[in-house]
Amino acid sequence: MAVRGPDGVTRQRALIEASRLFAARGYHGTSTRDIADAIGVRQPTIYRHFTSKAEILAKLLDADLLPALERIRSALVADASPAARLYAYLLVDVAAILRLPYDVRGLYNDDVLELPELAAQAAQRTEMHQLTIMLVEQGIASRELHPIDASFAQHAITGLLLEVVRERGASPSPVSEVRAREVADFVLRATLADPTRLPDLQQASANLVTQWHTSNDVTLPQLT
Amino acid sequence: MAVRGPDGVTRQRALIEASRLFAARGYHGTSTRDIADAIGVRQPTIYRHFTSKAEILAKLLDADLLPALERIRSALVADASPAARLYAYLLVDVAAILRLPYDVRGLYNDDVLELPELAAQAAQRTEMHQLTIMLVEQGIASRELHPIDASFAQHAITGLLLEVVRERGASPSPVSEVRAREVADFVLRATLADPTRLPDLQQASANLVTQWHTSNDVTLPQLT
DNA sequence: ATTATCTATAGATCTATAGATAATGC
DNA sequence: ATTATCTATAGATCTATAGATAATGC
Repeated sequence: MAVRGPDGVTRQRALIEASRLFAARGYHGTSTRDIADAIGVRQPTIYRHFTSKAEILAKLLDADLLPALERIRSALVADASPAARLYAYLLVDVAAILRLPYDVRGLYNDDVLELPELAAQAAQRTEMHQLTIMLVEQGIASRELHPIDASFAQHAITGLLLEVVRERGASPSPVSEVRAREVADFVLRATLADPTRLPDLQQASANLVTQWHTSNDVTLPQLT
Repeated sequence: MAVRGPDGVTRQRALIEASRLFAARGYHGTSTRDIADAIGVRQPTIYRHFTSKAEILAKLLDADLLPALERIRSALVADASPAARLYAYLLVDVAAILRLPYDVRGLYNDDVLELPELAAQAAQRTEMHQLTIMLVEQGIASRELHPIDASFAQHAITGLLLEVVRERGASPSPVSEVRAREVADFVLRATLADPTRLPDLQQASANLVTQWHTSNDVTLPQLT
């Protein structure tokens, strides 16, 4: 007993297994003992790596939200038309979600984001939503998009992304170009003033996506 | 103390308050004492009305799922084109969700549907999804809809409906024609082979919706 | 007479801390 | 010498049952 893993490994494994347990049984339905059992240590060992159970959840949320915020910020200022930036953003975001090393299905429930210990993460999520609304509003202002309710569009996008998360399940899936494109096509067909422009957007966004991949502006999610 | 309410009232109030607590803190984060406190009785009194905590959740899910299943079944066999039936279904479904007497936000998390006591409800939900896929496939077969992946379309619809639920929040909102139409328009713009047909569908679906309202086939959600 | 409520409580958790022990790093 | 692990445990829950009491229905 008391075999020590290399530095940081127990912590990483705890985060990954916690994310799966939170997805399967919920944050409140998962005990620190469950997490410890899943990685083969005793329950109090968890507290050597995290000050509380809520901190585990906070770290998981940060690992997802902070890169997502960077992606939407990049999309707001990139050099292309608003609709092309929205399209590229959706492609990149879905790809990033499919690649996440842990299971995010349990992280975005209301019950969890209302914990007082997670106020910072709740604020980040609110900011995400506001930036998404801004991107849609840019598209409406440029007349590329229908004059739909931008807040409704944000909800629709959020709902689609959460479903991608749910469908993906526990493990990172081989990044499916297909799924990313389905989401981006679905949203832009529904919102474009002139849906026949879709092929143009696919073209314009391809450049953006490669730009983002080669720059460091848009980072891949990492556990910290 | 020990004031007895009229028949069934404590039970109804328990269901409503439980739904709010489940939404705010999650099923596992809500204790039977929390529910009892919310309705002003002592904790064991809950067990006069329900055999277990899981049964409360089961009743709430049934009250939402059973009418929803009837709605999608009606949509599958109604007398109109598949796209018109899909459009009408979305209108009616969103309206029903907005009218629900309780808070459904906490009911459809994975952690909750995986409880062994809720196997029946999980199966109902699976059936809902399959019937939704069938409706979309009818639309594709009739060439009204793009040949998209029907399973992806089902996920998109599910994601949108869940966002409507989240946005609505705890209390029944005055039924917003607007929101229902936004959802239906969004889905059909994204899926129609020829989006210019949207006004036709709005017309055709209006008849269906009034038919459903006057028949007893499509019941409104009720707590049992 | 029936049944909804109450008080009391058993037994099983669950989070987090205290302090001992064993493994690693210098 | 430091630090990751362990054992042990305090104190606070939480679900559900047993049995007493009070309100309603006939």
